[in-house]
Amino acid sequence: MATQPQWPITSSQLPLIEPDGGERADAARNRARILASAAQLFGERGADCVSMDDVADAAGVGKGTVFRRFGSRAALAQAVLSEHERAFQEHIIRGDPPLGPGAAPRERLTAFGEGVLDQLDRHAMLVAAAEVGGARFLSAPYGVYRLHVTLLLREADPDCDAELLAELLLAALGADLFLYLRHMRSLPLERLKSSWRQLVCRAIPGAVPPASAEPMRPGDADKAALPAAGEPPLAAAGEPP
Amino acid sequence: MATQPQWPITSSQLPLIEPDGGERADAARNRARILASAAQLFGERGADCVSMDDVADAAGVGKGTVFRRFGSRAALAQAVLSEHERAFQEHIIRGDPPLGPGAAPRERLTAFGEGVLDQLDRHAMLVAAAEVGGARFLSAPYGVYRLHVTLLLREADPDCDAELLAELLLAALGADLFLYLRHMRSLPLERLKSSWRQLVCRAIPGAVPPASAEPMRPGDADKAALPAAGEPPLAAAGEPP
DNA sequence: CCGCTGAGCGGACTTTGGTCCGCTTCCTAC
DNA sequence: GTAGGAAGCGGACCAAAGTCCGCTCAGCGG
Repeated sequence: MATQPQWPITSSQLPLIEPDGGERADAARNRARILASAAQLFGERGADCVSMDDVADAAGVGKGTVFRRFGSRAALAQAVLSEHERAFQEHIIRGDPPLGPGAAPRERLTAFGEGVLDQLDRHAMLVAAAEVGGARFLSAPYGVYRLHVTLLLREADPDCDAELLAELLLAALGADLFLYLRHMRSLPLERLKSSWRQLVCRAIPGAVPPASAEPMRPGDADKAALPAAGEPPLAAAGEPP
Repeated sequence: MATQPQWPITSSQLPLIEPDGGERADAARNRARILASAAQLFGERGADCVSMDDVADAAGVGKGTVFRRFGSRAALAQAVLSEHERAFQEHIIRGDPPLGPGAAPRERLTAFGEGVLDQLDRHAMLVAAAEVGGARFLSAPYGVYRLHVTLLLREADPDCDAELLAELLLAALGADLFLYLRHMRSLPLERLKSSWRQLVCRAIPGAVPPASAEPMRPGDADKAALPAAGEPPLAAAGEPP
């Protein structure tokens, strides 16, 4: 809190967690130990009851080592999450239709959001720790999400400002909001998913209405082609022409 | 970071800033001094180059006093902002049409978002300081926004999940996202407003297409009267009968 | 005017994220 | 095998948010 008053992120920009091929043996060993200890501690105590000193002690290294390897608490949390993250991205890019390629943009976007919400339901506190300040927007996962959503939006409506619309929609999937709605307001996950579906239905100007003049109303859109809106996030679906 | 792993907000829930009628004279004086010093320091140095000690020193009181009066850094920031906030809320509730009552829900929502973006453009760093952790969702201003947007959405479409849709839309007006887009990505304010307009146009099912079979929904009765979607944020508009 | 008392004060203290720098250890070149 | 150098280590150190507790004094009752 003594640097330039620009953007509230103090530590090194984008610490990135890339394995870094030419890494000394002891360094690699320490990285692994830290990661393992962090994952365990976060898992058993909850992310915000674990200090960086705890992690360092558990890993049997100095605190300096933790910070040299990961740069910040947020980056460490990201690293711990990266395993799940990788799997999710794999689904998005190469998975089966509703989530992966093959389905219509609207269905893909719906499934994407539900997938993110599922992940949040499991790791929300950790994700929140990874997104503190503005770290979210600089993270690798967010970059992937941004691109994915942008492309879907552009595909659905080439005339819209897809880049920005993507950011605005992604804001609805932030960990802080999720934590608040899910834990403080105690809303069921299904209701959050449902509201995401509603938002997506509005954001993507529904499929062509069969033969009527109805210019699409949110609730009843996606039905024609797809059965429900997104109950089975991993079920395959046909692709509209 | 040593309390229960519930919801990442450590300090007293909702410190609230109510003047508290039965307040001792010296206490009131100190509150005012702290507020004035904080406003000045935040203004001239930028919110995140000002520590609580700085504020305490500038106000000529002990740090303990600052925390007893305001509870947390976030709450102090909220208090400093409350002046602007009050004015804005006044506009929303009793102001002229596009922002205030009288216009159609979609236009009001558009104007509302643009108003928030204008405020962010002036005080984004302070707002970000006021919204750290999950503080945003517990703040009084957010409560007002939530209610306002919920009512507008419900009016426009009684069948939607207005409460949640409101939260999702408000996420797009968060200070962190704004700071990122505006300062790190250097996007012009006007583009952010424009994308908000797009989002709102999608969120609130458009006006009646001129002469088609739209089954007529309560929300869009007044559309015919109002022209575009929301280009003129502060221009007065006629009130539908 | 005086004395009482609890609201209020303030600064020392704790915690924690993050930095720094002198020492250690791994790797390579010979 | 060995020497040199740099990558890496770790813990002392720093800054800042937030807590605590003994002292003070504003305001009231007499």
